[in-house]
This record gives sequence, structure tokens and C-alpha cells, in this order.
Amino acid sequence: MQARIERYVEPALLLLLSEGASHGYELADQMANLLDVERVDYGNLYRLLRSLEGEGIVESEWNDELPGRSKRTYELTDQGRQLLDAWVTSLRAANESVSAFLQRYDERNT
Amino acid sequence: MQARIERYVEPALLLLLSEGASHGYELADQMANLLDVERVDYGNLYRLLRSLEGEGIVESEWNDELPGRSKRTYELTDQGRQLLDAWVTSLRAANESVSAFLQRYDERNT
DNA sequence: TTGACATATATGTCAACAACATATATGTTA
DNA sequence: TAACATATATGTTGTTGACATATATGTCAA
Repeated sequence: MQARIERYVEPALLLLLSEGASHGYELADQMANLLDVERVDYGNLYRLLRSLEGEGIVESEWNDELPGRSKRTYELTDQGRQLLDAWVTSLRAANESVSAFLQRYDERNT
Repeated sequence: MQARIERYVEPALLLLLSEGASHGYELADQMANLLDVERVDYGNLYRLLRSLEGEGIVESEWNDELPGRSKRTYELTDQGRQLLDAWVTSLRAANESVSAFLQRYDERNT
């Protein structure tokens, strides 16, 4: 039993990319840090990135200039920034709903 | 795109039952009110109730004393109360995670 | 120089969850 | 007696996330 926001990695991804372009492997680290979890699943993250690219939310290109092997670097599109804003609005509403829930619980368990 | 807590109806159900025994059809109304949604899906709610009964989280019995057709009335077990407590702990953590997320977003969008 | 490990990207599989449709029984009321 | 509300229940399906696996390349120590 573990309360979880459905598709939470998606807004986390958008937020991180809104702070600067990055690539999958690095995003996974940043996200684990942001969400305070052990680590996020690489496979699903890469799939999500490709899927978002298909929808015009992010854009990518291979980057060979950094040391190490080639990285596919992603950045947000304008549409992606809009989607992040929509997520934030929605997450605020969800958070208020949960706050109301917890308050109702606490009222009966003082 | 709609931020949603996974299995949110479950803790909502447990909270409502912790405030008093009830039956499925009535719980659906109370829950729509609690979660501030149009309405919850009856089918999935009844299935959830049966499933929770199988796990010893709730107990039920037919109640013919009220007017109208027979109702299967559910109440929480001790195990159910413990599960509610666990949900609350977990929801608090999730809420704090989302709060941190929103704060980080707001910092860059003042 | 090779073996072990970290970095980096990617696909395959599967169970669960929620959305939506449908079925059935019974009570109420116009 | 027809329409509607109450009440419980099962069937079906797409999406999501957990877990497993594959592949390529860079780094570093023995």
C-alpha cells in the first residue's frame, strides 16, 4: 500500500526540463532526487521521453560533445511548457483534495 | 491530463466507514461529496468492497430493516482501521512531495 | 589487456487499475 | 403500469508502472 500520483514522473520530467535541457540518464538521477525516491525506472522514462517527443512536448537531438558516449539531449517545447502549467494547476487541486481528506481524518483523531 | 491519486477511492472508503457503517450506494454519494467529484463508479466500488472483505478490511451483512430494498451494510474491522492509518501516513508523504514539487515550480515562476 | 563496472539508451512482458458498458432486482410515484 | 430511483453486480478494455532483458560504449584497476 503506497499512495502515488498517477503519471507523476511526467510533470517531474517537465519541471526538470523547464530548468534546463538534459538527457534521459541524467534526468533519472535528478528525478530520483526531486521525488525523493531510490531511483526511477530507466526503461519507462526513455519510453515516456520518446512518447512526449511524438506529441510535440519535447524535442531531442544526439549530443556528442560531452565526454562519455552519445547522449540524446531533450528540451521542452512551448507546448511542453504549457503542459507543465496544466499539470501544476491539476496537482494543486489534487493536493487540496488530499489536504481536505487529511483534515477530515485528523478531526476525528485528535 | 488529470492528476490523480492512484486507488484514492480506497482510503476515501475507509475514512467514510470509520465515521460509521454504510452500504455501497450510499457510500458512493458520500464519496462523491468527500472527493468533490460528479460521482464515483458504482461497479468498481462494489468490486472494491467485496475485495476488501476478502482481505478482512471490512465486514458486511444484509440489512433489511431500513425502507427500500435490501442493502449490504459494511463496517470497518480493526485491520481496516490500521489500513486507514497507513493510508493517511502515506498520503501525508505524497502531499508533502507534491507541495515540494509545487514550491520548486513556483520559485522559478514568481 | 581484460575484466569489472558505470554510463546511456532501448524493448518486452505482465498485472493492476480505472473508465465505461451492461445486467438484474426491487422499491416508489405519477 | 410505466417510468424512475435505489441497490448490487459482472464484463471488457486501454493505460500505467514494475520488472526483466538487451545492447553499446566509456573508464579504471589488476
